[in-house]
Amino acid sequence: MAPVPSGVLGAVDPTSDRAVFRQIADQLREAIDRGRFKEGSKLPSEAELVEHFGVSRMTVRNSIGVLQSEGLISAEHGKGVFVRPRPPVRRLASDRFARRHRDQGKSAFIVEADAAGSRPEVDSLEVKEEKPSRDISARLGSPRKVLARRRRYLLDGRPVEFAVSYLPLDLARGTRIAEPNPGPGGIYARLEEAGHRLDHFDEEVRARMPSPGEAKMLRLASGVPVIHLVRTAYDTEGRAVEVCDTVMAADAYVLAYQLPAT
Amino acid sequence: MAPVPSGVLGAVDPTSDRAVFRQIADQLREAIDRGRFKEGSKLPSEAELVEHFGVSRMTVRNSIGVLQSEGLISAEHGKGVFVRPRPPVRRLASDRFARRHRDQGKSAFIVEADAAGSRPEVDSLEVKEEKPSRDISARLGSPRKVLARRRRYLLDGRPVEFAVSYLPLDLARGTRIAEPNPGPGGIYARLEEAGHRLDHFDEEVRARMPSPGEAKMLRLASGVPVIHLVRTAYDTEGRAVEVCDTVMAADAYVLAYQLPAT
DNA sequence: GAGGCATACTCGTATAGACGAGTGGGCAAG
DNA sequence: CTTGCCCACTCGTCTATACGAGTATGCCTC
Repeated sequence: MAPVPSGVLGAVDPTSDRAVFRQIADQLREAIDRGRFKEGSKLPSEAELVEHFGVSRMTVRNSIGVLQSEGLISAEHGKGVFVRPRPPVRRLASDRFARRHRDQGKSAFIVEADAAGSRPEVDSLEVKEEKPSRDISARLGSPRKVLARRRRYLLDGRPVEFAVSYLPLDLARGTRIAEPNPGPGGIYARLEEAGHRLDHFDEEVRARMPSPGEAKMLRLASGVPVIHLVRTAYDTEGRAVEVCDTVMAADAYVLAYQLPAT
Repeated sequence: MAPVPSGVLGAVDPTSDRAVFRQIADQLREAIDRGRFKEGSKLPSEAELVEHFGVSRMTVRNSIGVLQSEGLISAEHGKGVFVRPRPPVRRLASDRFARRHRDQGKSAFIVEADAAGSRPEVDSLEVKEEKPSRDISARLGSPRKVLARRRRYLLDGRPVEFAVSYLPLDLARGTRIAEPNPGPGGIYARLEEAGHRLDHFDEEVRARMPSPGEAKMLRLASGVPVIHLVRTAYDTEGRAVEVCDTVMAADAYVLAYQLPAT
């Protein structure tokens, strides 16, 4: 068994006020912050840490759990514990739905990812009519049924976002919006073609820990929150024509907005 | 020892593929979701769950740890484990910095909280000159020194937000901006009085788990992420006149933005 | 050389036991 | 009645042990 690299980790004080597993977590955290353990590199194994600190394995695992829930490290069964690499971040600009970006043949996600040098994918495509939840219904002006478009976005094979668009059925039925591929410019282009000129979008941003289902769908390591974004699109007559409910891996995104000072 | 309320929790299958502690976590999660355990109410104690499921205490604690890191429950030493109440949420509208909101004598935070029926407080006031970090420096156009204004916001005694404003020293020195209380309308009003008419703000929004320091400062339960918001204020000449770096308890906020469709 | 297997190392799950420390209620002494 | 103590109950920390399961490596066989 390889020893812990000397000088990187010190000793613990069992008589200290601070719990031993917290002291170990502190030392590992500091070593990571200082770059003693680099991004993506392997930490000493549990057995090595047990040896080094002279504590039981559960104590070591406890300290590892602390850092996992902080999102600093992630354990991989059979391989080891690694410093979590910071994934490339996708920046969402506040003008991303501007009309001038809708001319292209490809969706905004694809265009943007290509430009950033990432390999984009979209899967889990499902388009179906359903009864809206109370919340969605209220946002859309209480339609009896809605068209729901579900899809998952991936970058370089990693799922980063899961989104569901809801549209009142009378706007969507019989148009390309009700088909898996809505065509160039996406559903917003189709809505405008149908005479629903878009006026503005309202976005609500929340952050929270993922449900187990969300964690699975986005393959999230523990300690990674999600950004929950609900966007409502309004046409020039003030009618809500679409609600998009999106859950994003928080470590893959930064949202950018511009606010007026007037 | 009180038994677990009958019918709420079933049994576990030790031969199942799914780990026992996950099965227990699943059952507790479902019971909470279904409202069998209400917000703020006490879950069965560890000892009771040990008895009910016929497993060891560490297994029960493990399952409790799962739900804690999901933000669903929080344990209180000596009292029990409780369903985490969802605190009242503060909504930040995208027009919150509009000029018309700066007429009042009180700060936006105070006015808003009063209107919502909460008791607002501001503490940790610190105003001092310092050398900017590389990031802040870049955003402000590389000033040698900046004025930093630190403060923490509380609602009904609960800390919800910690913010630091940075301003180039030449804009702030010798004005009320350099004093703890910048006067009615806040520092933006003072900047405009000094001839720096504000044009717009850029906001960057991220979500992540808190550092230990942040968790302490905001008294965050485990499983509560933070929203990290960096706002840059620009005057009509395009100069960055302030950067505000804010860390918010994610369970206390929802951010609202309006995006143009043009 | 290629394939497959054994093995060592990794983390995951679970048990049993012990003591510490925070909380709150009840009881006894004043 | 009030005060203060004790105790029961709660979660927190830690040890020691065992076995399971995923991964990688190297050797052995073909």
